[in-house]
Parts: sequence; C-alpha cells; structure tokens
Amino acid sequence: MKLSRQFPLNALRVFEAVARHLSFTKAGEELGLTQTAVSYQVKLLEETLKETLFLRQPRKILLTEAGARLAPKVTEGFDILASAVNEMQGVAEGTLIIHSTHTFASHWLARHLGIFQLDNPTIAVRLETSQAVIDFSKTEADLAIRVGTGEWPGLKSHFVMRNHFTPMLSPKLADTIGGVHDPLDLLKLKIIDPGDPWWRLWFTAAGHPDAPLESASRNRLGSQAVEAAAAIAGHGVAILRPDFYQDDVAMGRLIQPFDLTCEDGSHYWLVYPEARRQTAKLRAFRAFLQKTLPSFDKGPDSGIM
Amino acid sequence: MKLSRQFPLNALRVFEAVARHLSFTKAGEELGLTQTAVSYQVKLLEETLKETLFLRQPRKILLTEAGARLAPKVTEGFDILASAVNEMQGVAEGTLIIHSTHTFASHWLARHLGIFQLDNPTIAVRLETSQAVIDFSKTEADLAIRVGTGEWPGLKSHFVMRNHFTPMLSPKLADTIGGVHDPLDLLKLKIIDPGDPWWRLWFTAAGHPDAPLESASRNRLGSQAVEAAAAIAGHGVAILRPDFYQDDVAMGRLIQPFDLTCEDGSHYWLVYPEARRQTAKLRAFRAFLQKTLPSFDKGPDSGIM
DNA sequence: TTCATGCATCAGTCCTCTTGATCCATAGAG
DNA sequence: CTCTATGGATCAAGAGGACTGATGCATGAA
Repeated sequence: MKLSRQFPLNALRVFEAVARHLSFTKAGEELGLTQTAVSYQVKLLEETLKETLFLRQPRKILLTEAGARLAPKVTEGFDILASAVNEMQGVAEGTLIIHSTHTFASHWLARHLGIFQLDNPTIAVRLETSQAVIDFSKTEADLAIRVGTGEWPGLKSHFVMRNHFTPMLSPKLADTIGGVHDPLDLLKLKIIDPGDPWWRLWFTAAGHPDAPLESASRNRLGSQAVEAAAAIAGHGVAILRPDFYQDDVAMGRLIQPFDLTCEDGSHYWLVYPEARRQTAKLRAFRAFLQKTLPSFDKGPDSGIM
Repeated sequence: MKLSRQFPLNALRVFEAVARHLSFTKAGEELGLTQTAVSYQVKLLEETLKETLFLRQPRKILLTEAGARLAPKVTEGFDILASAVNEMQGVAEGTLIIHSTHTFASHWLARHLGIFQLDNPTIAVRLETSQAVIDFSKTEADLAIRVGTGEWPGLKSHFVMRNHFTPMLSPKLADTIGGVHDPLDLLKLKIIDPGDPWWRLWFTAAGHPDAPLESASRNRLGSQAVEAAAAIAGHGVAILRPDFYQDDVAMGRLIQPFDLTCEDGSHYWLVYPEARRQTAKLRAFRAFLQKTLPSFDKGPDSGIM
C-alpha cells in the first residue's frame, strides 16, 4: 500500500475531475464512483498536501488559490498520460510483427503479403525470420508461423498448409540420365543431404523402403533454401516443398518429376497468444490467410493442398 | 476499487520507474516496493493495456516497441504532475493570507506589516478584511485576527492585545467647553453613539454608573472608523481604542482626556487552524508579532498594554 | 415552511496490494 | 563444465486502503 501513500495518484485524478466539474457528485459520475468516495479522495489529497484545495460552501464548492493553481497542470499531466497510452495502443495496433521461418517467409509470405497490405493500408508489417521457435514472452511478435503439430500450450494455432515434400532437381541434371521416370532413377544422381529423414519417408511411400541412402546424421534445419539453390545449380536432387518452388518450376530451373508427395506429420501453423485473439490486426491477418489459402484453418486432414 | 481498475495509475507509475531503470528490482528500490510488487504491477498494466511492455530475458529486461513508445511520454506526464504539486506547494507556502477586522487592519497591521515583509521577503501577504468571523473551512485564509475571548474550537489562538477603550475627541471641541477635566464634562458635548455599551462601562469605571446616556440599541459593529472620523471632525465624543489613534493624537487631531481605559472582556487574538501550526509562514508571522508586540501571547491579564 | 441539493461523516465490507518464501533460468567465474 | 550470483515469476497469506450505503447537516428555492 505504500505507493498510493507516497503520492496519491488516484486522489489526484479525482481532484482533477472535481476541479473540472466543480462538483463532487458530478466528478463521481464521470469516474464511476460515489460522491462519498470522491469526498474521501479529495480529503486524502488535501491531507497529503497539507493544503485545502476546495472551499466547501453550501450547495457549491470553489477552488482555493492553491487548488486553482494546481488544477490546470494536473489536467495537463493526465492528458499527456492518457494520450501516451492511446497513442501507444494505436501504434501497437497499427504494427503487425510476424515471425516466420526463413523458408516460409521468402517463398510464401514475401509473395503474398502485398495483398494483405493492399487490403490493410493502415497496418504496417514487420517481418522477422528465425529458425528457432520463438517464445512470445521473450520476443516481440504478434504472431508466428511455425512448423509442428499444432499443439502449443497457451497458444492459439490455425492450420496454414501441409508440409509435404517431394524430390526436385534441375531439368538439365535430369537430362544427363535421359530423364527421370522412376523413383530409382534418382539414385543415379547425387542426393543432396541423403541423411534427411524425408528421403527415407518419400522412398518408402514410393514403394522402395530399402533404397540405399547414406544415413548421415546432419539435420537439415534451415537449409532448405541452400538445398534448393544447389538443386537449381544442378548439383544434385533435393527433397523440397514443391509449393515453394513453383516459380522455379515455371521458369524451367527446377522440375518435380513425381506427383507423389510425402508428409512427416508436422505442418505449417499460424500461432499467437490466446489472449490476443481479438485484436484488429490479428483478425485482419486471419482474414487474409482465409482469403488467400484455401486450406487455412481446415486442419491437416481436410484440405487437399 | 473501481478507479484503479479503469486506469491503473499506480501501475503506470511503476512502469515508468521500471522503464527508466530497466530493472524490476531497482525500480522497486526507488519506489519503496519489493520486486514482487513491481512484477505484479507491471503485469497488471500489461493485462489492462493488452500489450506486452517488457521482454523478460534472463538477467535483463528490454522494452518492447510499445513500451519504448509509451515510456517517454509517461515520464513526461508524471514530471508535469510532480512539478504541478511542487509548484503549488511552493506558491502556497509563499503566500500568507490574513483575515482581519477592518479596524485592526487599517490601524495596526497596515502600519506594522512593512516590518514583517522586510523580515520575510519571500512571503507575499494578502490582507483581507471583513467584519464577520470567518470560517476557515469556507474561506481561504491562513490566519485571522479576531476579537473575542480566545476560545474557538479547533483553532489555536494567541493573545495579541487588549481591546480597551476610552473617550476621545478633537481638541477644538474640548476647547469649546474650556477643556475636559472631569468625566462629567463629556456630557456637555454630543456623545457619538451613546447606545454603545462601552460608554456605560467606561462611566461606571469612572465612578459615574448613573451617567445619563441614551440607550439606543444601535450596534457599533464595524463603525469604529466612522466614529473616529466624526470625532476628528469635531462632531462629538467617541469611545475608541486609543492605541489605534496615536497618530491622530500626535497630529493634534484627537485628544484622550483621561488615562482611564476600560475593557469588556473581549480582546484581539491571532487564530488559525490547529493543524497548520507548523507551516513556515505561520511561524514567521508569530515571530513577527512576538517581536513587535510586547503583549503577544502573554494572555489578557499579564501584559500592561 | 417544506423540499431539494450537495457535501461530510461513519461503520462495515471487499479486494487490491504487498510481502516473504520459493522456484527457475542464465551469465559469469573458476 | 560446474558452481554461484543475479533477476524475474509464482504462490499463498494478510493488512489495510478504497468504496459503499445510510445518515446528517446546511442552505437555497418554491
């Protein structure tokens, strides 16, 4: 209780309202307090300052000289505080901070965010990328795009898209072996990061669970972009998310030899703290995904994509 | 508790300190709170604003963008509030508001206040006169000079001077009857306000309780100055406080024919609310009276004057 | 006179605020 | 790499402050 005694801010706030209305009762109405409470607070302030602030005359009150001198500056002070809070909230509402993996950011968000910004010209977007799973309490972010199962305690998550993958390579490389027609053809080429579990999953799905793959332990975290670059350069076959490389396919830099795609159970999700669900910018972003992605919020098992 | 919920001012104050120190613990020390209390208040504010203000990282905290935007303006707001209170108190301490009867103000205070102001150049004096007994809760005043018995509930009173009186008249008028040598000589002249009870008291004290005086009921409240003016103009004999007319005596405009003075039990007192006893300006004023008036604070029965 | 208005006072209640203990994560020292 | 110090979060408990409703008082208006 010490704080309120050192400097009775609430009493000062009540005083400010009373000074404006020149009425305890009216000030109480403005503040949602009873006249009794107002009287109490004013008295408290007067005792703290050791100055009489109001002259209580029957049926009306007047400011003393001290009170009259105090009131305008107090009003100014509270105005600044109020506007500070308002502006802060306004600005905060007007900036959307997105954390995403580098891959998703560069291959999907970067390409579609323009639509969001056209639809929401008042919202500024800040896009941050990081491979690590961010902690909303330690990092400044309104939302994040994460890969996982969609289960994170305390966070609300919406399904964004499946995280499927399939081998991709440059058409020139395919030509060196007369084209890729069978999954096993791939083994004639250099496999980029053959230790990636996705390879085993894919070959298994293709009916070749025993395909001879080196089982190096290297994790592919964060390297999909590098692998893609290597594949485009013709250094080998990479296992990639085809969605993300449609441009490269269209430009003839990559081909997807098989329709077969695989999944490992983890997908892309939009996540944010449960409590912020209702902010305008979040609603706007959800609406944007809804409009742009047919699969949005439909769960990993319902959508086709 | 409603006020603090609508807009948690104390939490804002805590936030301000934390933002300056970038430390919950240090802010707590500044405010005289524990780290726990600071943590609680910050959390409260964040929940109210629905904005994270600090990023809690191990062994240090950072302001979020929202927090960084909020902090400087909040500091400014509190600075203004603090300076408002300080200035108000400074000004209030620097102004002494005296309420006095018109008579005492014009005949004693006006003549001696110069000394007080020389001794206390930092204190501005505002002198208000009124016949009515003022109510400190309804009128703005630091102290008052009152006539009475010295007993007022809730007020501290110091004896200032006896309220004695004696007949006074113009020397020219005295000459018209060959000088005033015996109290009964006065009856040869016009008595100004013969209904004034002071006349009866004085004649009784002079050994003539049966002096023939008209017993008009008119009260002399506030009219001493008028009576004096009439006496100076030679219109008759007035019963006055000799102290207040020493100048007129010195200038030959009035004479006090008899040394005998009377009292009616009421005297001049300095009064002020008990609670304000220790303010600097009140101490200064008491010291001034002490220095200037031998009778000050000695009680009506001890002093000679 | 009687009524209406507006503040002060009082006693009681609710719940905010604060504390102290404890836990946890990390940076830095050795 | 282990150990220690630092700094914040969490928890339960308790004190005391803020608020309410009823009542009283003084005054201006009808």
